[in-house]
Amino acid sequence: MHGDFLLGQKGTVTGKRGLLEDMVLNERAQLVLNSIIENYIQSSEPIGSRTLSKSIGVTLSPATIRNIMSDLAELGFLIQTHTSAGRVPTDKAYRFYVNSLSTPSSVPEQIKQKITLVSTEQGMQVEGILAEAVHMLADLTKFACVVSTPKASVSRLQRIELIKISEDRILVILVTKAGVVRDKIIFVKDSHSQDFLNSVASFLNEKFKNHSMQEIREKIHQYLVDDRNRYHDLLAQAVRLGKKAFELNNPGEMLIDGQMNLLLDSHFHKQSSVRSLIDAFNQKSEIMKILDDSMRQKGVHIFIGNENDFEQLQGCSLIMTSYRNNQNVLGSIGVVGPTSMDYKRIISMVEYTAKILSDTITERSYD
Amino acid sequence: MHGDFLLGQKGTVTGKRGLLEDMVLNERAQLVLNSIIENYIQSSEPIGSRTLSKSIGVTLSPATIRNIMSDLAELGFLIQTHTSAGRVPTDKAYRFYVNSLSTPSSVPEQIKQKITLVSTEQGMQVEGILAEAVHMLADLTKFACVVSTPKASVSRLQRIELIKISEDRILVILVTKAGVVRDKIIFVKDSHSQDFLNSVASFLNEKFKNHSMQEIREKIHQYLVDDRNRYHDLLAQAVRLGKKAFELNNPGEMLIDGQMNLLLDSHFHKQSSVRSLIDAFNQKSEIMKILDDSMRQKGVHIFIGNENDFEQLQGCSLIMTSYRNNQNVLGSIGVVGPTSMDYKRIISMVEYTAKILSDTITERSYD
DNA sequence: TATTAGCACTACCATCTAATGAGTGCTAAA
DNA sequence: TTTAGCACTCATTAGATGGTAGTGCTAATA
Repeated sequence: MHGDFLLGQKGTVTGKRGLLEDMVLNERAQLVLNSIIENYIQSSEPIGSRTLSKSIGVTLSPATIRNIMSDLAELGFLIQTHTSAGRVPTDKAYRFYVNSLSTPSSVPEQIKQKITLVSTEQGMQVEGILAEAVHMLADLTKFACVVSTPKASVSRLQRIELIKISEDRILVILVTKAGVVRDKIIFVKDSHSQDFLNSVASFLNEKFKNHSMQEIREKIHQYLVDDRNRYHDLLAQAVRLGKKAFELNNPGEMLIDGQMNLLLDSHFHKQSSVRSLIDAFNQKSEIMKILDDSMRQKGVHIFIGNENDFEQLQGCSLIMTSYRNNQNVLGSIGVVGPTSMDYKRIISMVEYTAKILSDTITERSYD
Repeated sequence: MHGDFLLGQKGTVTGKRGLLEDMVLNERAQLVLNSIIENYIQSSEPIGSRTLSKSIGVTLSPATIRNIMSDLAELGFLIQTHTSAGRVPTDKAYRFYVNSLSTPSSVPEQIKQKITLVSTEQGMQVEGILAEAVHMLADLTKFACVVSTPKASVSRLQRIELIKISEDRILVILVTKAGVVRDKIIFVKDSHSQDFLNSVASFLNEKFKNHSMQEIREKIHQYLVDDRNRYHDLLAQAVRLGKKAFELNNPGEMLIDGQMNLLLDSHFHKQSSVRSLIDAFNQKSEIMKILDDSMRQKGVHIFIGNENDFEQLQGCSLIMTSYRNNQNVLGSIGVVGPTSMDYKRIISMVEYTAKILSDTITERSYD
């Protein structure tokens, strides 16, 4: 069995066999594997021993490489599409590859300049900035990109306005510290004068400014649980209206851009899983979940193929990271592409874009 | 020459030849042409004389049909993809066909029910309603759909709010009669107190409520042209801020949905013009122009292939119509699909969707 | 005179075949 | 441990072939 020879030991583990997590590929195997992956990322074609023997730096004969490949296949890093075809990396291989990437390659200056352009336009709101960021990222990476809008629950209140629209409708405008303006209409039974609404608004502003939406909802709930008769009319009404106003009725949005890129991508064209991918984007919920996940973590988060146990995303990798203002993590942004994407390049772009996005939003924050 | 026989005369024109516009196809030729078009819309395959002879209602032998077809081809209504292939309708044929559609087929009840669902959700804003409408239309038609957001210039002011964000930034919120809320930030040199902003806002509200944005801009311009020193400080400031606040800096948005449908459509797959179509959507400007055009007209507006002289939309037809509230035409909504789409069906759907959209928005208007 | 049947011809299409070539696995030699 | 050599596999390609759906033309027919 060749397989054994590939495996070096990690740390002080001495046994020749062990759990796979404790195993490390020996240097040459690693070289071959990485070389296969990088070749495949470039060409999207199965890689053969002869091709590799030429492209690889070290002089290794095709036969030797065949042996190594055979072992790597046995360990689950490579598969063949058919008997006499070259090898293709598995998801496991990509994971290995990605983990072994230590220093993320930096974004070339030329690209950086393009990315900087987000912040130029002056009057633009946060949603506009997000849209532009995601559009740009899609344009650069040529894959589909997603960004989640700032979570309402963590954003802090800058100001609330109540505007009488008609006898039974009030327009609520919430301005958050992050610079997001949300508006919605609430329906009321009794008519209120605008003056009264102003009083209510200034009461709410005074009481809740700088608090997160989550906190505000909790406090209001508290008021309601307390005997409400203890309060005078204004307060009671304020609480009543506030409850409606701060109710979280939008579940967090997500902007998508560049879906088309996927359809034109050679990889996806070969696999015909396009249809289900589109469905995945239309449903949104599952991708949203992944975006949420990566919000809770520091740094770039990578999901490879089967790692996200969502059927329709098989064959896809997601590279996600969060963006923030100076106070909070607000949401996340990332790329959805084929598992065979150029991880180095994409990771650096996602990172850099998120950084620029964070800077821009911080600059716009109302503090 | 057979061609002559096909041509009947319109009205009292008696000459055997004349300008093409004055010509009318004789009944049988019309029947054949329409039949070809309808078959082709169904199958996306070139139609042959034998096939047609069977599917057509009247008994006409393939040979006869061949003669007619040959003549129609000569007149520019049909082309062949290659020598021994069936005939395919030209853009000219589609135009003829569309013009001959008198009574638009009504939308089946079953579909109607689906379309009605737009209006259910309560707190939803106009942009949300538009997004839902265009999504639904895309879903029903299986083509790409676009809708333009209400033109700022025609919408009438319901109310303006000025909110101090920081020393040099003011958040402007414009609520229009149509129920659209627009917010933007303006930058000022001198700091103003919120109280002062409130005065300015109530001045502007009093002065400009119910006026269209266009009118407001003109009036403000007038104030500025007049010797500004005649006015007291509040007014001068109000005008100054108002100018910035009402400046039209968003050029009118457009929502797109269902682009993916086009890629999956068999017609577009055969022609490989997909790439340029995508570009057309990304540029937006040209499609926006067409949307604007159809806003200015009553009823459904149809562009077929080469009629829109926009390179990238060759092979596409656009079916557009406007939507409105009880006061103004606000924008337009429509479908972008292959020239060989099922016009009857799509037209009725666009019409019905626009109607429902108009109703829903009217209902929401702040009057 | 308009319509139709008949026939020769065209070009696409699916199917088959054989040749090619890139790739593997195995074995024996270096 | 590495490598050269060889047999074998299988996808891909290029021709070749028959079938099919279509046309145009001509002559017969109603």
